[in-house]
Amino acid sequence: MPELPEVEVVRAGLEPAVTGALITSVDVRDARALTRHSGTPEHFETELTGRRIVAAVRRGKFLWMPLAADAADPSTPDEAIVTHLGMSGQMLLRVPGAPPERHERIRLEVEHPEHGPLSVVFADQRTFGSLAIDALLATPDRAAGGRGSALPVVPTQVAHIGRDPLDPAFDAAAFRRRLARTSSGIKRVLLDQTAASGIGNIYADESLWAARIHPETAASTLPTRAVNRLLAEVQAVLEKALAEGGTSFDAQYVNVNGQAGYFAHSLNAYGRTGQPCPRCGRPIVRVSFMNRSSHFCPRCQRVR
DNA sequence: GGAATAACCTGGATGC
DNA sequence: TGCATCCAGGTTATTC
Repeated sequence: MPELPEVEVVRAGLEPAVTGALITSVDVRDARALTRHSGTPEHFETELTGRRIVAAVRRGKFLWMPLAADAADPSTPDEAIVTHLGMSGQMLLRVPGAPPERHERIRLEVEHPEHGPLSVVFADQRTFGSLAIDALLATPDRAAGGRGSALPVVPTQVAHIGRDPLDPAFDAAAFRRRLARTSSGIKRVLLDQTAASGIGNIYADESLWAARIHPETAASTLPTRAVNRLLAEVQAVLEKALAEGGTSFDAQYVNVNGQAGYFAHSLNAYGRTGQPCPRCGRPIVRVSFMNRSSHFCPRCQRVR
């Protein structure tokens, strides 16, 4: 499932292909891919045609492509195409005229000043992902909105999302304060994108395993040392997954060229129910949690 | 206002 | 072989 590393791989793949590109046409093939867009599919198509993309930016699991207010001046974006991949969304780069992808929802035809014409395809099996045109707002801390652009702006739909742990402007002290005042289990807080973004079920399980913390430990009971260890493990897990191209279990996550990542081979807890813990040998257990699953080692990760 | 839960959705896996 | 059911999970609206 696309979490921070997977979305970052997609962003990095899109960046050289779309930065500076002019959108020449838009084809919305399935309106369900516009659930975050306030207008009609026709509005989406006509509003984007003729606009110039100035960057590919990411915060957490959100990806956006800022659009120049004036096609001749890329320094002043006022809106962006906001993308969330949901559970199965893909952003693919194809040559113009390429046959439709399975589950293709939206196709943008762009003209890049150096690379020429290109198709940017949004495909999504489970239709939890979506695209939208959204206004850009100034960031409250005046830091860059996300990775991929130095501009201190963020789409309105992303403004409520906290910075991710790999963001240079991530406020670790604020994250510690957030944990200190909530009685919820630590995994629930990790999945709350307003506390810290980019962490989903896979990397929450992996980070908690690495930090030896039980997922249901009340966040407020964690000592500062444990929170610092957890943050360090979150960052390490995300960095390692990013270096390995993300986690792919099936065809649900691929990069812009349709290739899978390798981090699934490095998982220690997630999806390893019944297999020995790599640290102590005790079988990894799976429990139901928030309509999904938690995987942990009952010996290494004990409830405090 | 904080916390917990349900709903949305599709296709592969599993069981009968 | 075919059908029914379960399961995966990110976000958000709703409920408590």
